[in-house]
Amino acid sequence: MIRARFAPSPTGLLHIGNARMAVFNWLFAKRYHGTFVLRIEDTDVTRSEKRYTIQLIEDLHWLGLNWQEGPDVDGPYGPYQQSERLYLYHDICQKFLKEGLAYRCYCTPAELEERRKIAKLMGKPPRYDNRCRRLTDEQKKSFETSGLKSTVRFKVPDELVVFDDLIRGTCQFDMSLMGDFVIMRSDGTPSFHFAVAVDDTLMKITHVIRGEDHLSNTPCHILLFHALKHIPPQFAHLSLTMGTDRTLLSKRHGAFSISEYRKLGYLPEAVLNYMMLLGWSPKDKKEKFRVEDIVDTFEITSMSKAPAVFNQQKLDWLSGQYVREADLERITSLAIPYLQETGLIPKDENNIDKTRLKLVVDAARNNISCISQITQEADIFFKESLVSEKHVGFLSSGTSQTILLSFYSQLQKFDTLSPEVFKEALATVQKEAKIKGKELYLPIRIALTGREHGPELHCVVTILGTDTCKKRIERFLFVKK
RNA sequence: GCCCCCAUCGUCUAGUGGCCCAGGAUGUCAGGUUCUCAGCCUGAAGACAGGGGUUCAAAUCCCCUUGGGGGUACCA
Repeated sequence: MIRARFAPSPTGLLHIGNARMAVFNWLFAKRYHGTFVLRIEDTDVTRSEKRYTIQLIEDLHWLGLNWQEGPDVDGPYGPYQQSERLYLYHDICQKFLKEGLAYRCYCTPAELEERRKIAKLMGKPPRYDNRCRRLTDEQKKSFETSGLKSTVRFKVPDELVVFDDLIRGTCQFDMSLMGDFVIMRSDGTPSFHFAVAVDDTLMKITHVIRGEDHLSNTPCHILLFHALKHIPPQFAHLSLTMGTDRTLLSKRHGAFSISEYRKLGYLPEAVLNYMMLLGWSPKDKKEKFRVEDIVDTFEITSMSKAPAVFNQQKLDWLSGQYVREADLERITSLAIPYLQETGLIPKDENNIDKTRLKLVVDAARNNISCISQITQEADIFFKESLVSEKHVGFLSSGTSQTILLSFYSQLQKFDTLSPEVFKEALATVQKEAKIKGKELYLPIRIALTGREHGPELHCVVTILGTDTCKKRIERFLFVKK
């Protein structure tokens, strides 16, 4: 039985990079009908915040991920929050100490920092020199009585650690190059390495899928697994996601948090789809796909080893595809809050003309990539359009006036408009004015919407209706410069 | 500095020794859609980082160089 996990630390908002790790763990578990575990790594007390945990769970759910074990659903190997597992780490640490696998280190952070600096200056590796390994009983006693707090360090053996990575193949590290690392901080909380190894052991994790940034940590974890007398899980280190400047994706690259995308009205399935496209591609080369379409063929071993640059344009394209294909009812109800917020439609849902709204949304969705953009696209249907001075000038020209007049007189003939009626009317205008193409459409578009771009004119006209069209055209009849 | 990982169009990628003077997607550009468009259709330009090997044959295997990323913490 396969058990994968996503183990974020709640020190900030979940962004595309981390979320992608969650997605592939989830996908992998799903693929093999295994268990997906969510574990919150909140041992860094100063940086971890409860609200981030709450947000994280919400964001993951929004994306459509679900887990069988986690802090919110519990499970047989809980608790699933490291801050609640402190006693476990403590017990195991004591065991390590007793077995001589670890030892107390009394060096202060300041001392360590100083030594690192000096080592660096001398061109030597800035690693810990293991000095507290060889403390005499006397020295230990004197440190203890002086009240100096200690950390616990793991004795790193001088050996070659070799392991097979599902993505990168055989990897090996010479541990003689590494200093003894801290497993327990002086405040009694476990270090990341220790907590990870303990939890993955206790939670019976079979596959650790995580970022490449953990690749060089892996030998440390393997050593700990050995010390815990546990066979290490399989590892798969995914390449990282970067910004356009080829540095690790972070907040300063823009709105990359999942909740930000949700706020902007991206559809979760689009964001999910895009994340899966980073570092992986389906066999059939169809880039737009649902999870159900690809789970059965997903192979983690075929994932890209090279880091991928996050491309907002491609996300927007994909998202636009989803917006256009999605159920109109759904898109409409998603659009309502945005339209209300900008005051385009009433706050009271009962006062909204849903039938008309659906037409508006359907017309506007062609030109947007996320729902929040609907307000810029749809405002022409709800409020009197402002026409710029430049456009007024354009509308007052001879040809514009001819068209507007002709179109206006056509409007008099119809009580209700439809795309067909509009096309017919326009054909007449064209014949009368002997003008076609851009010169024909643009004056009408600008007079009606105040813009050069927008949804198809026949949609605009049909939705606005005869009266509104007439009123809006009237504003520009007989306008002189 | 030391250690590790990586390297195909601007970007995401296909490619696992001959189907490749490299395929798709996005983006860009051009044309079409009796208007516009971030929509739809058609088309164009656009890449195997460089140098050595191995082989009848290399984007694909090996080595070096270069470039990028990560690690080297009482962060995760």
